[in-house]
Amino acid sequence: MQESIKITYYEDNRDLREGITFLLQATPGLEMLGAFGDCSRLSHELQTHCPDVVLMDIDLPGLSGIDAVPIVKATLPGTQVLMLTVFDNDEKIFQAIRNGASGYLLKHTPPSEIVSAIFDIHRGGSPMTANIARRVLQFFQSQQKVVPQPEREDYRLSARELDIVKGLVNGYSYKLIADDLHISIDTVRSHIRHIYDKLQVNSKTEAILKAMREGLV
Amino acid sequence: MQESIKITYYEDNRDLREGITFLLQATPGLEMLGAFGDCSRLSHELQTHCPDVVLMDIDLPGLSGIDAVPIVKATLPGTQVLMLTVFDNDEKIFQAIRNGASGYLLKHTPPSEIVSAIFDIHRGGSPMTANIARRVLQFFQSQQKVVPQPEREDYRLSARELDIVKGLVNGYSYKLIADDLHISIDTVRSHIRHIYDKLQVNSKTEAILKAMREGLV
DNA sequence: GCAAAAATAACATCTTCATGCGACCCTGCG
DNA sequence: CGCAGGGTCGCATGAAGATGTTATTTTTGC
Repeated sequence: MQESIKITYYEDNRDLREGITFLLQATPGLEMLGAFGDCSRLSHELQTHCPDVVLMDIDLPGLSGIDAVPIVKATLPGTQVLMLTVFDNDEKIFQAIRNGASGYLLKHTPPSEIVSAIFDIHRGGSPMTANIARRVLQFFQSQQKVVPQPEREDYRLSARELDIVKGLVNGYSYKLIADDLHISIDTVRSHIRHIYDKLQVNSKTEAILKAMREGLV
Repeated sequence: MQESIKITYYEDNRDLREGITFLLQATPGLEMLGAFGDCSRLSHELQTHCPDVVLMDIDLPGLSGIDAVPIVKATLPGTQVLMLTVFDNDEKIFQAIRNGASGYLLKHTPPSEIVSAIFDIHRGGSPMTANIARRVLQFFQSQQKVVPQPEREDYRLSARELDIVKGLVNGYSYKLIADDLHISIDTVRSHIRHIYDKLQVNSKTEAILKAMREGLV
């Protein structure tokens, strides 16, 4: 059989802390190594206990739970952090995730689900309250939409013209582009004309901006 | 009491389709409106049935389930799409989510969980297989890291200099910037000099590229 | 294989940009 | 008060870019 999942827990509310601790201690397969009211000795506790999973509240005195996450991940990269908090605003959620949390539960989650979430996170899952999961996906969607949205046209630039555009976007002068591609500066000029025609612009700057915005490079 | 959740289902494997259909039909609170082997009549079926939840396989003949998602969301924006598929590669997952799917289950998910996922997604949750959830979060983390990473320096550009930079990034010529800001072209030149000094560049192009990359605008 | 498109190149001319130098006004600060 | 820094402006010169015209050689599509 496999070892118990080792857990430490950070929560400033004493009643809640003791309640959850009691619950987890009573659960086979879980091993509660310590529960603390703040993160003042976080590093030390991490090194002493080497927990598999850290339960983390957000609103802690001193170092907040969100700021504690990167410390956990830096000290013990394999340790999973499960946020357990009352905050369900986007900012807190996303910041915790950015910082490396692998799960996010609200405190009203029933005890049985907290227990299964710990097993889940240890198995490689990412337990989240229903609402949280939805908001993460929505953020995901909104992030991604901006990129493929501008139905980018096909300006039918030739391969060589694209080389030139790349040079422009690198900030090169005509001379540098010419040297780079081993062609004469007049050839560069010639390509540039065609590019301007195709992109419907009439200056280097506009061409660069358009190329960048349309993702031609 | 509230109404049953109306469901349509797209899955090309007949046995699986009929199995799931049977399961869902037998579940109180769920109402199976139709199960189809492909999306050839998707729009019509959406308008006819107005489902609350659409279960969608990915590997369908003709239109793929991933491409079907945006159609569902465009036709019935309030309808939730739950992917139910064997594919667990990042590309497919992220594309489905980008397209608007609100949940993603692998086919090996036990039937009871599929049922609870449907209730979950209808309540505003986002049911995901453990692994999928983790990968979404990881993608989230990796995405976010790139943005605040380039510790952008403070180039101490004055307000006026920033106006000029904005003009440059808009693709304006000196003359246009001058007109825009109601100053002389020589003043623009003068500002440009200072900007070049501060940004450590020596051409319009470099200044624009640097300003864009460093997020000065 | 021929016509169209792409790639190469030259030369001229005008515009825009880069840069050096100097100047004046105003505001905040020691 | 005087001085630094920001904002304004002018002039001059050389470099870089934009544009018109023309032309040769390859590549490519039908």
